[in-house]
Amino acid sequence: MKKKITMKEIARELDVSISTVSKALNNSPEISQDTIDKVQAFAKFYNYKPNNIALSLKNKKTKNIAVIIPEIVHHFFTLIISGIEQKANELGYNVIVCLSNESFAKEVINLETMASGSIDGFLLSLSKETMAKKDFHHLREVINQGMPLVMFDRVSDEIYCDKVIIDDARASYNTVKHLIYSGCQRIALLTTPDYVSVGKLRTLGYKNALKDEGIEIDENLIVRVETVEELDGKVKSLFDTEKFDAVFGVNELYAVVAMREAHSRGLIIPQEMSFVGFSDGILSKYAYPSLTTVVQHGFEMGQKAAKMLIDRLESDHTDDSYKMEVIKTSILQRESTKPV
Amino acid sequence: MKKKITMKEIARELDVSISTVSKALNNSPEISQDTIDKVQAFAKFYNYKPNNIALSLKNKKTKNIAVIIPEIVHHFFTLIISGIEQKANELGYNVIVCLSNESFAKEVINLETMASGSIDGFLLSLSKETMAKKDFHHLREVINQGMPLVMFDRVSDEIYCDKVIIDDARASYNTVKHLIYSGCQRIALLTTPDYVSVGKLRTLGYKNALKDEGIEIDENLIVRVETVEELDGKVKSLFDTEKFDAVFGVNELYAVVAMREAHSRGLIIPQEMSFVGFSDGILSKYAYPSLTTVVQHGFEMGQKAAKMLIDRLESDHTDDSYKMEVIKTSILQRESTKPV
DNA sequence: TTGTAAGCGTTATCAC
DNA sequence: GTGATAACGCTTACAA
Repeated sequence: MKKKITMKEIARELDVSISTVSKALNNSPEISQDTIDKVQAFAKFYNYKPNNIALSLKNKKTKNIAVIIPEIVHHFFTLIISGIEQKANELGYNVIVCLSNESFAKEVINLETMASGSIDGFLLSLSKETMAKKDFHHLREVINQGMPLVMFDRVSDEIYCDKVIIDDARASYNTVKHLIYSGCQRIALLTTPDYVSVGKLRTLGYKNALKDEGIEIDENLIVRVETVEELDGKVKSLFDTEKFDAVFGVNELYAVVAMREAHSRGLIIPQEMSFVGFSDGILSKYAYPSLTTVVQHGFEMGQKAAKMLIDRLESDHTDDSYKMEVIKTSILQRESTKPV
Repeated sequence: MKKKITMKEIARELDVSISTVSKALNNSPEISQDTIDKVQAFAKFYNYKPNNIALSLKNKKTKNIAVIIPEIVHHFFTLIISGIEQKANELGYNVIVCLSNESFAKEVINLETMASGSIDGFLLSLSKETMAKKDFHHLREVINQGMPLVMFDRVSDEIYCDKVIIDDARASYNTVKHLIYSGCQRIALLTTPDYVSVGKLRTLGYKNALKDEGIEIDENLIVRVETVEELDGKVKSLFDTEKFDAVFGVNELYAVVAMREAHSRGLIIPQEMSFVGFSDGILSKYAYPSLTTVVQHGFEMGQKAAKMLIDRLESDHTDDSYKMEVIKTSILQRESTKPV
């Protein structure tokens, strides 16, 4: 078992000083070619690798960034992480993933432990609990310490920082119009409580589209689902009590569950009822019939967010204006809706 | 913007030495209660947090562990990560997630960059390419450096280290028997090429079950799928050319895609054809009809693996015997198979 | 061309 | 009870 070797050892073995070794390894012009060769050969032979921790301490930068997300068992977040990872690696950074599990407390802990030197900056999507509480002191704190923060997807206006979002209201608006143009008139909405920023915006887009098309908004058709546990029940009671010809879910799960319910009630899709979901994931793709969805381009979102953070990390002048990037969405027409 | 404060600053402000501050913060009995109170109050007020990097350098341990997985956009891996994260956090460790994207080269790079001080140990599931190449020098190298490695799910006999696996052969064996007892006779298998260890074992279990039940193995019913791209085509041609009454997929995607094909050919499920998949994810749960699957308990696998690694990190005596933990699977009977 | 020394933030040893 | 000093592994003025 050959332990990791340090500059100190190289110096001792080669009978030169540590700084000579350091310079030689960095090809400093100060050092003679002879010494450089000797040192580098030795280093290579013993598979010398500089110690990242020591470098971090010296340089006051770790080349690590932290991503704090509410949940990882979620296709959209998983795509975002892939995007972040890809871009960060490309730019020489490692990614530390932290899960808040939708908990405010865990989000705070994650932020605090990471902020103590482990990373250079944060990428964060708010937990539900944090959004409900509207308590953002932990975010302000890291920002005040001079640590860059980029928020994505689930963001807050109350925090002044770089952001990457989906244009949820518009995406939703377009989707509902799409349904209307395909011949639907009574469109049910399966959404989240309003404290979830994206749910709120998608609800807004839904309402605006109806308004603009002169369709009256029927609050009975708007179902707010808090947790997956209550999803089935709420969907069933919607089918029991209301009449409608389309369902728009603010995520793919909601739409797919509604579609199953329709299926089991013998409805023909999309002729008798259409379905659209948000966030194109495997569920949508492999549902039967396959689900028309709003594609959110999570991978791109991750890339953009990572790029934004790293740009800020590597620009020296502290720019105090913040950027907000909006990722375009698109509708992927599949089998669950009628062609327009 | 109040920058992070260090012990040095506290010492200067309070007019004591740095070592006094250090001891006071650690409640050393050497220090007078007075000083302790003073220092701690000051530290609290300025929100002092010890710098992790400095601690890592000093203690030669980072309290970070790296997980290297082939893909994150995959429910099973995502569950494993959640389990790892939960357990690691509980035991005071952070998790750095690295994606190999099924590439040998990226796996090597991940290992190398992480091994240079950033982490205390590895959790790894092999990339497909690595399994195909059977080149494990990078793993041997980190092990030789004295860095603990725990492999999970996609493991190799050639590497001597702790492992956590599913008993794939047995799980598969049981599943096929389950199908047979439910009345199926000709069971098609959708599997991976043999270099994917889990695919190979599941194929083995399938064959053994048939043998033990006196059913002849028909190689035409065994379809090996390398990538998702070729999945659809291979499934279609299976349906075109063979007769069978059940499909067993070595993952949920394979099973669901086959089920869709059956659906679109008007087959009645499960009366005319049964379906079972491996790895219970959202696809299985929300498929129509819902898919009977082998539950792999990824979360537990993650927890076990993390626990194993951290146990090794924190035990002083270098135990040179390695543990292999097998996670039990179970069959979750849903709508896609007939009751036994 | 090479070496010395200080410093990054912390802890541990040893003196005072 | 308190403080100097060395050490972790590395870089970088500054000296020699």
